[in-house]
Amino acid sequence: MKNYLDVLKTVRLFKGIEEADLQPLLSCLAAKSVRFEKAQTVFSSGESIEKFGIVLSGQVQVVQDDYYGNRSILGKIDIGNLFGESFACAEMKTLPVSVITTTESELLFIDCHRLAVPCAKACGFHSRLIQNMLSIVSMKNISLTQKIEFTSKRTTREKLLAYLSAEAKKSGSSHFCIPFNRQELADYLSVERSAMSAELSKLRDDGVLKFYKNQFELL
Amino acid sequence: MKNYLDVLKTVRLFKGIEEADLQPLLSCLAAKSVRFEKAQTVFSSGESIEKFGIVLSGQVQVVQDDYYGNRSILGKIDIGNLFGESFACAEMKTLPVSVITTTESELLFIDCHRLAVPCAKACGFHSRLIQNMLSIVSMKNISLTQKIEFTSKRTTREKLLAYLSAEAKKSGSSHFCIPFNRQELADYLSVERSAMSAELSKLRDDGVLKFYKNQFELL
DNA sequence: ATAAGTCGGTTGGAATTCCAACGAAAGAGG
DNA sequence: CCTCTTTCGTTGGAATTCCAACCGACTTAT
Repeated sequence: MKNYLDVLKTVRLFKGIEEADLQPLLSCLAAKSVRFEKAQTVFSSGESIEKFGIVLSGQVQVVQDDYYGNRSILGKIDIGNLFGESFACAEMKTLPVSVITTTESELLFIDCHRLAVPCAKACGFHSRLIQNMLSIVSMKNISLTQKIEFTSKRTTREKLLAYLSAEAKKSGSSHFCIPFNRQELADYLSVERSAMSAELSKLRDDGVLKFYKNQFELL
Repeated sequence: MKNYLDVLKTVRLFKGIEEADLQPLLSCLAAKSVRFEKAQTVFSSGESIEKFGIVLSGQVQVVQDDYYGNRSILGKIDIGNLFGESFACAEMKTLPVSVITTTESELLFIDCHRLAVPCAKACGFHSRLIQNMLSIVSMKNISLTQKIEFTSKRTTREKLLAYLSAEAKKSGSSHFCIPFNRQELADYLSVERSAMSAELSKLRDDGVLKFYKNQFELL
């Protein structure tokens, strides 16, 4: 079995931890690696989880089935990323989503409580791990809140202006690039691509902004 | 100065901690209480914060100023609740929001790093505190994600069905109560109250659901 | 009892968005 | 050079939402 060191050192949860310390750390955390076939269920909605996962190879999907049984994909988790950490940390009694593999995958599981409780050997990584985990969940929190601020605006125009002015403010300049193409931006803001495109043109005609591809300038 | 014990024991961050242990815990965390006048700035956008706050008395607002200087209120934080914890835990370099008092307020500040790092006295509350903090941020995370799932639907009808079917699933029954009145539900789903009301009636006429006040039943 | 306020449903026209389709521009690959 | 693909702007009619206003049922205060 591979030890996936090359993957582990890119995982945000382990940021600031020396490569040589990773293996002892994992055994201290009682981390367990499990191989899954394609299209297997990793977590099933309704159950209660104490462990979260890290994708060492392959890919998993977080899916949700509604009241009528319609399944929708909430997200895809690629190599090096975490899944289920919010549910495990929040100590939910019943998981509202399922996690399934889309390909053959190697997944690493870590118990949430092991993170918080200092280990018997009093190893020095715990506070770093805790800070990393808090940071990961908090940053997700901030970006979700921001997205809601944009999408809760009433019109496409307002959503665009809210998003673009936030990007301008973040970059500290009226001239900035956005990390989306038009379709992705439309999906992010929950609007129609064509309607958004039209609105961008109108904003340009109104003298509110200029743009070329994904470069924008607020006037 | 009051010690606000009655408030502190209701704070989610301190859940599971004995009342008698609160004072030593706070000194261990180097928590500092500060009194603010009405309409004072607690955190200012652009700065970097390591501490988050707990409202012991009064109320604060989280506000955001956009590129054009328009201020919008992101939320009000009442007695016993936390503010700034996501930003402090995420170690943001520049705060995107400001926090201001709406009334004269007593605020308790706690350094985020003190939570993660075991104290010199090796007091036994840290792991509990850490779990509580992780739980608080994670639960916020989950509810934000869920709200986005609802609001990102295209039509009012779909938003309603997504929300209501989630409530039905959560309650484990086709008959359930919702914690909103019509206006609050409309605000939560980012739709017009009257349009939503009309759509609810249409759903009833279509035989999809029944409702009386805030009691609903999916058919 | 009356008045005032709140809450929720209804309605109609204005405004906006959705949808499908098309065309132009740019890039990839043969 | 040509073809295929992707991206993005445009357009027009259908569908939906927004907005303001109104009404009835209930509750609360005077």
